[in-house]
Amino acid sequence: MTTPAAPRQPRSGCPISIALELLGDAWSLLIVRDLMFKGRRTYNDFLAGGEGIASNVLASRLRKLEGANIIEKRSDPRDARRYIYRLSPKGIDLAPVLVDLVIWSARHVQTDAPPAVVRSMREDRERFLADVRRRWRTSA
Amino acid sequence: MTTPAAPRQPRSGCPISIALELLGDAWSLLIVRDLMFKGRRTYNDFLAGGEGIASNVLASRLRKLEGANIIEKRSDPRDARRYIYRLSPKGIDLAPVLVDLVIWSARHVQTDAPPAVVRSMREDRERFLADVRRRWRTSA
DNA sequence: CCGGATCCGTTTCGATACTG
DNA sequence: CAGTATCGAAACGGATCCGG
Repeated sequence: MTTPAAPRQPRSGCPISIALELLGDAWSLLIVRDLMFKGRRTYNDFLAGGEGIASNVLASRLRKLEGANIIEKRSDPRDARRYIYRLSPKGIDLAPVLVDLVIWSARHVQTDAPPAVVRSMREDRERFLADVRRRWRTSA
Repeated sequence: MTTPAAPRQPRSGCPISIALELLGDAWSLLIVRDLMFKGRRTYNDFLAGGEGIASNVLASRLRKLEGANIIEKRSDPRDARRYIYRLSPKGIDLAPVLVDLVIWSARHVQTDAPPAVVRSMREDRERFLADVRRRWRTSA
């Protein structure tokens, strides 16, 4: 007799567990990175500039991130058929995580990250984060 | 006509992209967390204490993490049938990422993280990280 | 018991074609 | 431009089995 498909039990209240429920996949944090560091903000930006995400998967991740209030979507005032995605306050607060991920990668796997940027992240972390946040705030 | 299955193209050299190739799934960072913070270190520890990972998936993740030199495996000197997993230097260097994830979760989603611990992570981050590393080093 | 491997139904992914 | 629709391939989750 076959089991009637139990739909993945909910996770514990452990903070990391909950965070990974939102971000624990191959693409979500890449979209956040695109928004935070690469100046990408439209569907086609992500599609072309990401590392080859499929369009259906992209749409699904954007929905999920928006549903979790990590990103916000609104239509471009200058072009009605275009939407602009933007990090929410909750989304920009992921900056420390991404910065640490860059530092870790630079140390342990070879990357194409400019050493000067990585050094600035590591040696002047608070200032780097403040800059990220300021750029985000002023680009409203 | 059907496409003959192109096997997932490699990713760019962007550090976050590369990191997520190793860690961008629902379980890998949970195993790292178990090792770093929860004192779990055997297969059955993860199986029972994790949030319900299936045994085949767990075995697959452990292989992947070991292959990436993030964890190390050796047999328990006191019980020949048991293996002990441990974070490598590369693995313990993920501590900042996990700490930031905890801080982010505590701020933006409700968790069961003890507020005192979170405050210590946030307000005395360097010291907290040094403690994590020291505990890891001395528990060799 | 411990650390997996195997089998199998279900779900998700990836690639591409198509649409408003 | 911003997504759906479709479909085969791969991964997952659960249960069970197995060598030491």
